This record gives sequence, structure tokens and C-alpha cells, in this order.
Amino acid sequence: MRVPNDTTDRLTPMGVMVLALLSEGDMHPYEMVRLMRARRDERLLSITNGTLYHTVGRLQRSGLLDEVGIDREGNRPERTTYTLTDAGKDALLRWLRRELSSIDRPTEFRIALAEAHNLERRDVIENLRVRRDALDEAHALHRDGLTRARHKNVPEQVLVEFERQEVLLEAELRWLDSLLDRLDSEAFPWGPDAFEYSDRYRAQRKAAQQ
Amino acid sequence: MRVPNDTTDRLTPMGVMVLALLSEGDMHPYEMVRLMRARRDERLLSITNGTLYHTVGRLQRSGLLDEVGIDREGNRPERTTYTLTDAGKDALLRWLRRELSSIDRPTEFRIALAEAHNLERRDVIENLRVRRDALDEAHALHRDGLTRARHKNVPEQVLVEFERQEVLLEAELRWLDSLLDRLDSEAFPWGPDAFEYSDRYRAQRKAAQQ
DNA sequence: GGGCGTATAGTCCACATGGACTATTTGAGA
DNA sequence: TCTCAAATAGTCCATGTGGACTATACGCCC
Repeated sequence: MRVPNDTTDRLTPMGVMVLALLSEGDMHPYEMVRLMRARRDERLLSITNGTLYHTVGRLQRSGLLDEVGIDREGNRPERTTYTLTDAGKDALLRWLRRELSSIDRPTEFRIALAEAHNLERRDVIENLRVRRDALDEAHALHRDGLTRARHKNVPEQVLVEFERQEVLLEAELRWLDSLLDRLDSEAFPWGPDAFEYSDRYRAQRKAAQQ
Repeated sequence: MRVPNDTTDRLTPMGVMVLALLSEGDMHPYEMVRLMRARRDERLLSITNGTLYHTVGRLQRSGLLDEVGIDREGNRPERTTYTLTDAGKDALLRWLRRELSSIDRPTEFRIALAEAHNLERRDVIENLRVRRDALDEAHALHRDGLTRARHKNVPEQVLVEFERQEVLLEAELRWLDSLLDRLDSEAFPWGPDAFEYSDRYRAQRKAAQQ
């Protein structure tokens, strides 16, 4: 019987981003903000100081990350640098697997997809296949619900949002199938290495550190 | 110069649902829960007692709704019935117009679309046109960003989420165009009346009242 | 060289959320 | 007829969020 590990299983979007950033190297919170802004992560979540610092504190208290030193550059305010613990790395990977395969948290899925490069290729494929099947089933149910509603003469205007959702479900299914195809071929590069050693990545981190 | 009216402009998703439900008739919070469940509104927001009762209290304090009486049926706990004020109705309509036309809050948009039947047909068309144009522009920007990233040799694996977003943007654009076409023809029924007087609607409300 | 805006690196607090809890009542089954 | 589960109608509280605020330092224009 699997006992749910609350600290580890309940990561907020910001929590995931923090862990993911630290898995690229030790950092102080302000560098995280800069990196996220440089990468346009506002597309995925709202980046606010309050939430960030609160989240870092929380993750530290639950042992997913640790202080590694307090810098002071010139007369600037002091900056606390953090590092990822093994528990933190583990929590990140488990969260990514869970959210990649699940279809009921759209916001979380986008984040998981954006951070999927932290997982091995096989791992990603496996979890996305689960997602594809779940999506397929949800789509069938949705479609049936819609046709039944029409038979019952539910006015079309209250079904508009359902119709949109169906269109989007179909588009996502097609996209996911094509992604899985590409992932299956080795021509599509994958893995932490391809990411970490790109020129662009190094330049971005340097800029964020100033 | 337009002064933002904070109480009115800052509606939470649950706040909007409450106002929308009350615009169908006076209700006590528990009936709202039942109606939302019957209509599968969990698709749009999470329905929790805590949030609902808190929200109703908040809306009352800001004058968007009012108590109209405390019922007691048999020995059941007493139920407070609420009614929508003019300010509440106004706030709802203004929120719907704003969210129908804006592209940067996806969750809110789905709710606005599901409750769009509270607006006149012309109003809906007008705001959705604004949305279509914004979506078009966002799509162009997104597309350009993606091609530029590829030219800069950003590793494909960090672009996967961007690609998905582009596919979904395109699907949504196509859907929106087709919806606008249909709305333009009078063959597509629209308006509060077509909704309120449907058999299904009346049956649902009766069931929720028990 | 005085002033002003922006970058740096955070803190603080009001408010929203959602899960757990409560207390009564009705219905269905043994 | 007794019991036990589910429905009824909520309350309460721990946690999370995000906007406002702070205080110093650097750059730059005149």
C-alpha cells in the first residue's frame, strides 16, 4: 500500500520551477527570477517575489533544498544561495512523471512539458503514452456527452464551451501523437546533456549571474 | 480617466459563477453547489464548500448580492437565500465582456464563454472579435519567436511546449472564426430567453431545489 | 556634482483557496 | 426496529498567492 508523501507530492507550480532551476546549479532566488524572466516563464506561471521567496522557504523547511552560503557582493544586500538536495531532485522527477501522464491539470502539464528535459527519453515516452490513452478516453466521453446533450435539445448556446473544448482536445491528441512519433526516432535529440551544454544556455546563466 | 473599481473588476472564478447562478433566480448556497455539480462545472473550476461560502460572504459585503430571507425546512439547518443586486448584475456583465475579449487568462475565458448567454448576441460578437484579433497577433508573435529560436539553435526539447502552444493557438483561432460565422447568422439561437425557457433548465432547477 | 530613475534583493500582509470537520436528518437494509 | 451510510447545510483553519512596500546602490544626464 502506497502512503502518499505529502511534502513531496504537493508541489506548487512555483515549487517545481524552483527545483528545476536548482537542478541546473546552485542559485540565489533573485537569479531565479532573472532566469525565469529571460526564458519567458510568465507564459507558464505568474512570477511574483512574494510567492518565490515564500516557496523557497517552504521547500527548505521540507528538506528539498538547502542553504549553501550567504554572499555579499560590494555593499549590495546579502544573497542566500541554495542547492538542491537528493530528496528535492527526487521530488522533481516524480512530480514531472505524474503530471506528464495526467490530463486533469492543464497548467501543471504545461510546466511538466517545459521541464521534461529533466527526465530520460524513455521515461518521457512512457508517461506521455499514458496521457495519450487517457486523453483518448476523455475525448470519447466528451464527444458522447455532447451528442447526448444535443439529442436532449440542450440549447446550443450553453454548449459552445463544450464544443471549443472538443476542438482543443482533438488538436492536442493530434499533436501528442506526432510528438510521440518524433520521440521514438533517435533523430530527435533528447536528454539533460543536449540541454545543459548548449551555448545559449550557458550565456543565459552567465547573464543572470551578472 | 477611468478609475478601476476594484470590488467590481476583481471577481474570482467562483465569484462569477455565484453571480451567474443568482441571475437565474434567488438561491441559497447549497442549491448553487447542486446546480454546479449537475452541470458539470467542475470542468471549469473546483467546487469546494469553503470557497463558495467565503465567496458569497465577500460578494455580499461588497454589495453585489443581498440576503432575502432565512428559510428553515423541517428541522434542517437554516438556509440563507440570496438575491442579485443591480451592482452585481452589472459587475457580472462587465466581467464577461472583459474576459471574452482578453486572451491572457485561459481559465477565466472558459468561464466567460460558458456564461456568455447572459450577454446580448451583438455584445458577444463584438468582444469575441476583439479576442480574435488579439489571438491572431499573439499567434504571429509566437510563430516568429519559435522560428527565431530555431535559428539560434535552441535545443528542440525545450521548444516542445512552445510547439504545443502554437498548435493549440491555431486550433482555437479556427474554432473562433467558425463560431463568429455561426453567431452572425440568425439561424444560431441566442439570448437569455432561449436559455431560461428550455425544459431542461427548468427541470434542473426544480431538482436542485428538491 | 546634484538629482533622479532604475536595478538589486528582498519583506510583509491582506486576501483567496480548499480540505477537514461538525451536527442533524433521512432512507435503506438486515 | 435498529443501525449505518449518505445527504444536508454549513464552519474553520492552515496554507498559498500576489501586490505593495523598503532600502541601498549604481548609472547617467544636465
